Amino acid sequence: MSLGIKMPTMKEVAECAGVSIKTVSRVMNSDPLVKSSTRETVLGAARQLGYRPNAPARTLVTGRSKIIGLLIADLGNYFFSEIVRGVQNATEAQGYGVLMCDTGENPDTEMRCVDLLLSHRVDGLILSSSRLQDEQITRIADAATVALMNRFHPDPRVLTGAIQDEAVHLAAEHLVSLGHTTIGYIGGPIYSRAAWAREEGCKHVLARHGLEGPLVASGFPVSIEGGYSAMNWLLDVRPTITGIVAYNDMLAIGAIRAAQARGYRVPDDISIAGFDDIHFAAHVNPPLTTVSVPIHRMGFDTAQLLIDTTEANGKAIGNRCRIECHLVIRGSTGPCNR
Amino acid sequence: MSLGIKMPTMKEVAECAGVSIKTVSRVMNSDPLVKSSTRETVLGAARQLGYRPNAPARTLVTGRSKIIGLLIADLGNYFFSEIVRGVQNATEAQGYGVLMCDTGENPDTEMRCVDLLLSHRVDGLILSSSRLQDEQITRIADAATVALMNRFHPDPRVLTGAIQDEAVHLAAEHLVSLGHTTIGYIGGPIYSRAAWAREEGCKHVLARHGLEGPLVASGFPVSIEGGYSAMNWLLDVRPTITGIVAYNDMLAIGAIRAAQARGYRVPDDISIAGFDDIHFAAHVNPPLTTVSVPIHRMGFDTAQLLIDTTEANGKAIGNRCRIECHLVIRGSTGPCNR
DNA sequence: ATGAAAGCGCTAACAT
DNA sequence: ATGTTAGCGCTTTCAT
Repeated sequence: MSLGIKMPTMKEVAECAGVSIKTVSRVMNSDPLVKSSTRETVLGAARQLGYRPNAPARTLVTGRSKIIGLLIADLGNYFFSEIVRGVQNATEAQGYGVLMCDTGENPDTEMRCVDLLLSHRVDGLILSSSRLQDEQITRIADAATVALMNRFHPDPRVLTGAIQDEAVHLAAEHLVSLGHTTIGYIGGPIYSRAAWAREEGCKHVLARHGLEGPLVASGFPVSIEGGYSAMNWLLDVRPTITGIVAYNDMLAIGAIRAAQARGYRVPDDISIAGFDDIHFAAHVNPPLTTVSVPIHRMGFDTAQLLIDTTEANGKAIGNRCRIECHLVIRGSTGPCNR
Repeated sequence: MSLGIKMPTMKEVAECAGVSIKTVSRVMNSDPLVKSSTRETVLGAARQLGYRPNAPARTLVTGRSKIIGLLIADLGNYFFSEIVRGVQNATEAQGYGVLMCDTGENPDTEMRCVDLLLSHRVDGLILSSSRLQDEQITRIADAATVALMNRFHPDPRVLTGAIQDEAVHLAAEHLVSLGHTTIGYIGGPIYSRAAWAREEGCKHVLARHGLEGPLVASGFPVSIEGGYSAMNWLLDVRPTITGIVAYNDMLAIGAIRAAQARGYRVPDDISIAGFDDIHFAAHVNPPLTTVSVPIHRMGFDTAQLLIDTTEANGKAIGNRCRIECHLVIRGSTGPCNR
């Protein structure tokens, strides 16, 4: 039944090197208490046989897999792939592996993936843009150390990775300071907390300045095409609109194109601001004003915090990490001329 | 020492359900030979205790981990993140997990990652854009089933996932048919086989039409910025150039911007074609003519082939999969006017 | 239809 | 500085 290619074991290495199995184990774990001559012999035997430590066996006895589980909403989105890269870079440096799932924003898939990862006994679990409910997450936290990206959770065991939604106020303040008073907001994925948080953030800014809350276009796909449709909807409903804040850059880029297609000049007639500062933001026409988010760093820091926490084994080392976002003003926003 | 949160075991489930450990095992593996009443009891106990099968323990005895290892060159690149998504979708459907590493195009990192994945006893290994030598790959194939994306390997055990480099001829033929005779090529990552294969493909087309081989700009970073610099270099060296084929869309987009910055009109003065058809290709100005590659499908099919192969356990089921690319003509290429 | 015993490859605790 | 023993949680014979 065993079809996995047969690999040499510690026992075979031990026999080949003429030592006990435990000595091999010591060498493999860089225990300093082995004579360097025996170490050499063992290492030689291991190399000769093509030996590789059996991680699952080790996991079984130590209870630690050195694997981090990562749940991501949509890898096709640059925002998430950058997070993955950040997580990767942090884990790899510590000898950890990343077991990853793309949930496609679907809570059922997400739950199935959590089960899969937990079965593999991941040491920690990073949930980014999770669609699960607080209570479900609490239950997951019973089984593994959990870090949430972009979302807060009341359970103190749950680590809070970077949250950046609040930074949307930078974009909204910017438009207000340029004199815009009729402002629209293009929303993100429906039922997503991040989307909700950003929309609220935008509303608060307008309210603080005594302006009417933004006209909100929501329910559109989070893509360039979705932004295109959303912008058309906004212009149909409120033709006097002059400022747009979008949930992310993709939507903003689509919005720019829709405005241009209807003969509006950006930013002369309409100002549009995005969120994320993805790579292409600087290369569309006009270059996009947006909120720059250190995405890679978000992934890196969160993974680091998670690993530190699992390794600290109870010792408190803080349970959240902060990141700084800033506004990048490019060519898609300008003073209000109407 | 065990800091991994304690999880219930089969033994505990067995005790709770008042059956033997083996019966629990049978239920967990959907063995039809258990009375449905006992099955219900066991399932109930499992749910109540929050039991989850211990995959590492199972791996230890079966020799199969139900994990696929995936090595990727650069997740920040949309091409690769799409491949990952394809692999994900295929594996998830079969109950497999994906253990992933980003190698950053670095052979040393790549080798370290291979060791990590092999330690975890992945059932199969997908190497995309590997920088390793044929012989190193042969040695890896001794330890696990290997599938290569975008590269051929003489060892029949090594699976050949989709190869699309040859499709670059579509872009080159297109420019030639538009009357371009002085053609430049912007190369991909140095020492990469994919880059070499595409450059050769481009050369062959020109040679077949009796044209001089392309002027090649290589060694530039594979990014928009790199394409920008490469294009400036090409225009400095050969101002009469009218057609450009780029290794990928990012480079092509950078090239367009460099040409425009120097006052050339695209496509009136210079035609530029890319490769990949990434999401943004249709949304730059002018929209990019490029070779469309079914990236997601490449990942999906390769993973499928790999899983089928490991599960077939020796039975021959073919060792490569094919994909079709096609040219998408947009606004960045036009007839030669010089 | 269900159970008992052995063992997968490794590390932990205790020798020596 | 090195070896012995037990056992991690599961599946695999082989019984019953």
